[in-house]
Amino acid sequence: MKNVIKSVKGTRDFYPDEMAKRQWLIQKLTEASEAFGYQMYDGPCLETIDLYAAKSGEELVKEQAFVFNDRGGDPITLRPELTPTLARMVASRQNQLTFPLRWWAFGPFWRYERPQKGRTREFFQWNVDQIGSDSIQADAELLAVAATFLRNVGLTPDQVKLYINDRQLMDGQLSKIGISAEQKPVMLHLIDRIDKLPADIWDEKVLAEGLNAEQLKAIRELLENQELWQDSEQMRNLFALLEDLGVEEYVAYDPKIIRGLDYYTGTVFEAHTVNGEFRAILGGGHYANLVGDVGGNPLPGVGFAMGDVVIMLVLEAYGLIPADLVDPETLFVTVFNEDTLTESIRLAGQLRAAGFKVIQAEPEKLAKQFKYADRLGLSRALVLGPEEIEGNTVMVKDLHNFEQVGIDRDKLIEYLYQKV
RNA sequence: GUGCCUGUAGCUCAAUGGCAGAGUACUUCACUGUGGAUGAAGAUGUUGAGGGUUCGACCCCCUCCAGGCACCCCA
Repeated sequence: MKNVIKSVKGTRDFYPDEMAKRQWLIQKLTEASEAFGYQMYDGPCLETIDLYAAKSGEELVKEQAFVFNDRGGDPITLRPELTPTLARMVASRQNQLTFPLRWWAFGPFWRYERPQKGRTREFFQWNVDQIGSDSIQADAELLAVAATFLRNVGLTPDQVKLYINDRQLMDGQLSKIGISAEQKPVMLHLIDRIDKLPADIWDEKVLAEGLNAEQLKAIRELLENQELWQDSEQMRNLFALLEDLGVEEYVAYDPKIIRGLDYYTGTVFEAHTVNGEFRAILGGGHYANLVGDVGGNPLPGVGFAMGDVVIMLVLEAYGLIPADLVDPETLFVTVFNEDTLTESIRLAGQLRAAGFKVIQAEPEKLAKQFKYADRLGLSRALVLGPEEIEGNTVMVKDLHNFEQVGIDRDKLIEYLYQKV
């Protein structure tokens, strides 16, 4: 590969086959969103840095956002996440909107990170939020949207699950163990990372925070307790609702789920493969105050985000992405030779007028034309040679079983409709 | 941003410091009215880029670029 200009690090080209996969993904998440009455929205990809500056101290913005000066010298940010944009949009029409809002979005985001598997610098993200309701029912509904999506793409409950926890529950449990308010943020962060660190290292870090051996033991027991949710009325209600919603197979309690983002205040959840092979597929939770930072009145909500990269890796691994490059129902009209080209082009036109998708071949060896159609994954090819023209018929060939039949020209469209 | 690993034909990978190869895919033909097989022939590379050491570098050294693993962070 000589002197081909390179693409930007961490970006991806979407050739037609990848683009078809992206379109398929969009279709699936659109269906899941709309099944619960969520409305699509979007904001700009460019934002002022001020929008994110409100959330000061967050690495996501300070370290990982693309920031540049526009030609007027003003700092511009390529959005690294949608939540601040959503907050601004809600705040600026807070008195006109009908709450609770059920909104969803899909679009590109950028983060200046070290690319690796499942993580790129430019990615697409599905965002779903319900804003203005503080009930546990809203949390359950968001989980059901996510579960519905997982089910619709063909992932089974033994392949992926939504792992759920409650920050308030954990907060109370940490208090019981005697962990101070000052120690809690660090401890929550450590709990979030427990599966990433070797056991002895993790213990060291916990003790370094001033906890004694007894407290360490208590925390480890806490994190092994899969029934901890029974201690929380909220969690009990949530799991009951999830059962009512018919998604109980896709959810599980996990006391180790914390989430990195500080603004989550209640339910938090992440989707993972059950075998733990990939990064988190999606993540979200309940927040108490979405719009306060951008000048609105406090509004609670619950939402989640799913990146396109990991979910596609997972779907690829489980063989769930349809492979068709071109709609297999697209018809392929061959050309016998230069003399019959006109007839073929006219036939193709008539078929398009009747609502079919039609690819028109060029005059070359029929073998090459069939090979081309086969490689595009098409189902049917039409042959219009001298014999067919003479007899006013068209040969319809099934590209999967190699069978072909001659059909009268005036019955052709009806025949093709029946076969679809 | 930190540490480590990798980079050879479209793809998967070979090649003790000594003429860059195989499989597969591709093109053409056997098959001038038919694509999944078979056989024959053909084409394909600045060995990621640039520098250095050497008589000689895919191989050793340096820098950069890209990808991957772990951290950080997170979708």
